[in-house]
Amino acid sequence: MTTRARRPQRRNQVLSREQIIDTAVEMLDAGGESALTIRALTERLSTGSGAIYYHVGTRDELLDTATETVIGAALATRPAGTAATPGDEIRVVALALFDAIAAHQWLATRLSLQIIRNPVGPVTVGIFERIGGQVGALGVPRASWFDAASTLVHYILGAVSQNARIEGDTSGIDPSGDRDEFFDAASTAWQGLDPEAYPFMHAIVGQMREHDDREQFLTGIAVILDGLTHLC
Amino acid sequence: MTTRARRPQRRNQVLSREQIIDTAVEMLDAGGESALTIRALTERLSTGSGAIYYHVGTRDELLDTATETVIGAALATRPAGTAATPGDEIRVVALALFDAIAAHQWLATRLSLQIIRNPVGPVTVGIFERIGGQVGALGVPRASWFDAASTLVHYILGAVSQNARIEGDTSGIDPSGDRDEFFDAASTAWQGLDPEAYPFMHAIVGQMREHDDREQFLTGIAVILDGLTHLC
DNA sequence: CCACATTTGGTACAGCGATCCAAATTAGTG
DNA sequence: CACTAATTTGGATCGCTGTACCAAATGTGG
Repeated sequence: MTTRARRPQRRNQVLSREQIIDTAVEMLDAGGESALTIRALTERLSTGSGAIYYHVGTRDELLDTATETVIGAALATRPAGTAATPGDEIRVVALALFDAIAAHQWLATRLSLQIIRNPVGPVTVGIFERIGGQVGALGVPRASWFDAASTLVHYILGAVSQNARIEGDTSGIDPSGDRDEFFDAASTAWQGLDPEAYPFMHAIVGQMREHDDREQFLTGIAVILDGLTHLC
Repeated sequence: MTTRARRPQRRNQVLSREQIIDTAVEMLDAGGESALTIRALTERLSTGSGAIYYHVGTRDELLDTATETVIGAALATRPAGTAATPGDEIRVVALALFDAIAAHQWLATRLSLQIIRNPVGPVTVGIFERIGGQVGALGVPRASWFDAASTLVHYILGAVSQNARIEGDTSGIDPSGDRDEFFDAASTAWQGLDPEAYPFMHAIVGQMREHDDREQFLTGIAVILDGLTHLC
């Protein structure tokens, strides 16, 4: 119907899959999952949607690929120095995952999706292999390897996801504030709760204000590693 | 412009907030998060979008409300019998959450979102209060209450989210199959992995096939409860 | 130079959440 | 009972989305 005006010249440098993924990650980091639209992506890359779909498929596949890229990089982290205990290995990977989600908050929900939907994908398998590979050296008997690995993975991914912060507006609480302000606001709000109905929250509101996320995360890992040594 | 033909008579039974939420939960259970569209909801309730927005606000708020409803019900679960140890209390709530997510898989991602975005909401606070309220009776010293509660909550929510199954198509693996088929397919796929690169996955593929989700979940809780007793 | 496969930019379409508003209903007041 | 104000409803509309599709532009091998 419409007379196609065939004007625009091609880009001189061909579009690559990596380039698209990197740009997608940047946009996700900057504005959360809702900021990654195909249209915004095509505009940013000065191309059309056809090229995107040709290289990376649908938006959902692009999100999966972005997740794989970031998680894969985190999983490649190794302890510095020469002699690392299995505990060291686990702590290093766990912290790498922690930092990855801190840097890319959109991972919190995407990671769950990926693990639920694709237990054979590189993300699920990679995490499991990397963490589980240490439990033998920890002294866990072979029959309990799967249980031990599951416990660690569940805790690590749970903690890491729940520590992601502020995608969107945190409904009511100070929006774009940074980490300390966030915890201040949260603990203040906790203090406002009915002490009769929420005695525990009142008991810990002070610790909430002073605590350090990473230290608390490592404490949890220490608790589990300790508990694992008693696995029959 | 268009001459508004004002024909249709009113519904005899007024629309209620609960009715909308219940219907929303049904639709979410049946088809996952993507199945809950405002349009489908209005059609199912034979109403218009105005009524929905009047009663429950935006789609996002409706999802939050649905989450609160389901989680709130799960948190109300109490141990049967008279004398329950703190360990019993924790196991009962944990299993209630486990079953809630098994029955409503869409919760897996929604729960993360809610905890991240709204640390003052009834979901976050409710879970924390319910679980944390037990750690004192467990013998954990007061100074470690927050750490202990965090560890438990992180593990429980992590495990529970990662055990949700099959929203959508599980990419490649048998789609609408039930639980056993799912694990069979997954473990078979794991077996196909390169044994050099994934020695751990090969070592546990047998346990994977035979394991029981709920038992494994409880094993993890036992490990943590054990570890918590050694918290300084 | 040509034929063919690859890669691109852009259009079109169906569907979405949300806003808005006039009409329909109910509740309140005298 | 009548009349008004507040509540509640259904639907039209808007701007935006993902993506299927296509013709043109580019690269490639003979």
